[in-house]
Amino acid sequence: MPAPKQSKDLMKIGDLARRAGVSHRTIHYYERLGLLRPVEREGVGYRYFNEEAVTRLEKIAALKRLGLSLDEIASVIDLYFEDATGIRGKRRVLEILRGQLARTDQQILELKGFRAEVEENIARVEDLIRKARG
Amino acid sequence: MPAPKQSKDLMKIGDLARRAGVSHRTIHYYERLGLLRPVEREGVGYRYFNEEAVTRLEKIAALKRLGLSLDEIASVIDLYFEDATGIRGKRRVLEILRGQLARTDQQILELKGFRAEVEENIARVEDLIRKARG
DNA sequence: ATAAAATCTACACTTGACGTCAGGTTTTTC
DNA sequence: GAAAAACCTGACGTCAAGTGTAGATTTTAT
Repeated sequence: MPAPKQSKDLMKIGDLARRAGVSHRTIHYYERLGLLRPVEREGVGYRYFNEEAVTRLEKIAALKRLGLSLDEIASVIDLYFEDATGIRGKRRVLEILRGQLARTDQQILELKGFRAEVEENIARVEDLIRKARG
Repeated sequence: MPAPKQSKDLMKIGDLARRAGVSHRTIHYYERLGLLRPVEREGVGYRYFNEEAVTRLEKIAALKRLGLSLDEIASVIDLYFEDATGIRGKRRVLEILRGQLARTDQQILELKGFRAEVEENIARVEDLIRKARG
């Protein structure tokens, strides 16, 4: 009788799904895309995840809200969890991060422009209402 | 011999597509979703558009970049081109615009948070490189 | 020890936002 | 007036990001 596997703080897919607020099917899907992998799979069996998987899924959700595709996320997600080893890897990481920074700044700019437009429209409609009423 | 129809500054779908930088199929699709309609269709025939269609398509593209779905766009696009008539319509318009404003502010906030994180990561990696080199 | 719950793989289906293709009509150009 | 170009509709294809379902196995609870 070999010792049971989920030694310390490992959880199965159902718990991870609940904690991260996604379906277990989504987790399977993300695994296939290389976004996430179980810390181990005993035999031909169940996936076991650690705490990192939860924050990883949260990070994925955050990046999605910023408009990155799952493929793009796959290409950067490890930066948040692995220290790049080797100077070459680090330079590559830096490149990617700088690209992300530039895109983010661009997005912020666009949003600010849009915000101004929306405010203008609000003012215009408020004015119309005031005139119709007064 | 009835007078030809495209009297003044009307254009056909091909010209509109070129000017707005989308395909004609996209225009058909948008029409089906109620995002856009030709100013007229003579007989069983061609669609004719006016200048407004160009700016309308540009506005649609801008809203898409902000992450709105075509359905959501359909529900607000008219605000940019029709002056709401009747106080009830205007109040509704105001509601929608205020919702958009709030969402935009939220997005800007998130982006700023994200930006800060990216900068931290850049600093971290730069530090690693410096240490590895020095 | 057995039933219920959780998980596994694999394949099919869905939705949004188009693109492609086929077959037919209309306009434009030579 | 005939060929070429533009346009029409409708059906099907595609890609991303999942969701659903079936049938089998494993784990957990009683």
